[in-house]
Amino acid sequence: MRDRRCLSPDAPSPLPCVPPHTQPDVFIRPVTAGSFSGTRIVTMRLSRSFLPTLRETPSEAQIASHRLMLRAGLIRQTASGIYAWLPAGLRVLRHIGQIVREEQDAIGGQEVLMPTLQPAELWKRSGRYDAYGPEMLRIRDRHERDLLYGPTNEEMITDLFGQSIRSYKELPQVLYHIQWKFRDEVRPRFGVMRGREFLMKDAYSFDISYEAAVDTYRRMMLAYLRTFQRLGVRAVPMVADTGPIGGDLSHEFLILAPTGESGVFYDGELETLDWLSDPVDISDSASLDKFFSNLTSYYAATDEKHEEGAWSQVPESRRREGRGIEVGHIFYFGTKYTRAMDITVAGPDSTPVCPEMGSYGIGVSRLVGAIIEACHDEAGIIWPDSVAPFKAVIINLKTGDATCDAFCEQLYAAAPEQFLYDDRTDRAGAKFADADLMGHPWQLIVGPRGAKEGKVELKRRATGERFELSVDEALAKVLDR
RNA sequence: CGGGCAGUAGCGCAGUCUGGUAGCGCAUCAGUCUGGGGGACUGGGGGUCGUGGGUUCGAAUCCCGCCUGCCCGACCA
Repeated sequence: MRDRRCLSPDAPSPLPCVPPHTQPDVFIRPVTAGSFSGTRIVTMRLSRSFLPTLRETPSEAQIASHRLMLRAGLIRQTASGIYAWLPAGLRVLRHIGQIVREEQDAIGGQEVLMPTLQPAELWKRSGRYDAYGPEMLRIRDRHERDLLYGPTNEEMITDLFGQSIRSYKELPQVLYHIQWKFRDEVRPRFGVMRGREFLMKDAYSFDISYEAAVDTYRRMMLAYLRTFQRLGVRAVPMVADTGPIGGDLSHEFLILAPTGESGVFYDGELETLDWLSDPVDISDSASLDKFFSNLTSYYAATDEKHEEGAWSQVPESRRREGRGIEVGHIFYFGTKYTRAMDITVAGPDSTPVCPEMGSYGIGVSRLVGAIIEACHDEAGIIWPDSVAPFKAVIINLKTGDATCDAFCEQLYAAAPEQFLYDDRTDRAGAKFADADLMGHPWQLIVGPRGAKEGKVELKRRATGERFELSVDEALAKVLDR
């Protein structure tokens, strides 16, 4: 009770409170199955949960993903381009974050967490404080110190790196974090796809030479391909503008969707490649080179980099043309920041060397919208299994019926953390409509007739297939995926 | 930042032109009947009409300012 400064959100605080978004996204809290005596277990029973679905579309939402995210109770808008994430939406965000994390770790990435607020001084050192423009949200604290809400973290990570790394022997380093960013977009739109505040994974690499940086870049390329495949979407890497550096070391990853902001042209073969079972030895340069050469032999470019000559070489039946949503961007930029900020390590001959850097972003919150753009129908969202907020919804068609209730409880107890239990007393139609809207991969439908015979009806959201199964069979099918 | 549109109940909207007791559908609450694709009936609750000023006996409605949001374009993960 002595110091409640940061415990009472409304009280004027003598010290600035920690912005809520600097709290790490890393905790997935296991919910205990038991309950305290006398209290009710509140987990994901729909009758007790905060998953407010909307029957009608709020007038501000135009495109499918924005409409569906509001209707399915994933988000609520707080201000233009700024959203609160509700329980179901937050689960998706975490599932995406977790897959991203695993694939970054798999190529030797180390997770850190840098703050959202940064001192202006850091950006003055790189020269970007003046260069960045009005997209940067500038803040002044009570001591009249200039701060900014970070739109990206190159300066900060470079400074952090320079403080501790002294020798080429400590390279390479790949550091990443998943953190909220802010860019004061002139015109936020499309819900979370073009928000001002957004959750992003950004990774930064440090290498001793150009050759080593290229290997790192290629490893990251592979990690991205695997990440997007695991997320259940096809994000195609396209040659992107490299700016003043030149070379072929910048790629944007785009998900094909009619509402995309860029025009895209690519070889359809790219959609058939399987990166999860392709054995690439990421510790071997030659192996990485083979992988990269193979990948880049297929044509893929946004309209900005499109070349009719090369495009005409792609067999006509394989040409894919449309619009794409950018969900990732990888970039090699050499010594731009290490040089500007005078960060060096000792090289093999003991002379100081500015490390070669790259940065690699994935728009985590944007992906939620982008995935929905790619995965929905008239009735609602169709979540890929890997990111769905819940593996399945248990639909009790007759809440209050002893047999149905007991049956549903039995199902729910099998995986209370992965299931949503619709125990509301609403009519079947309303429950079906909400289930389709929220897009759970599976629906476990329990009605009086089936329950008596020990059968549950399993519906696959994506295909509409239905199966009459025993409890064990149904659980095996749902949980094995 | 230019151009356009809009703020009335939780959501979707009517009412504004022509000033006169603030409405409809859905949602919500109580009850009855229902019970496999947003069911029916009865009865309730909920709005200082974005905001500040002005005109008027009287303003959601007319006039002026401001704020907020959306759409189209130029710019970005």
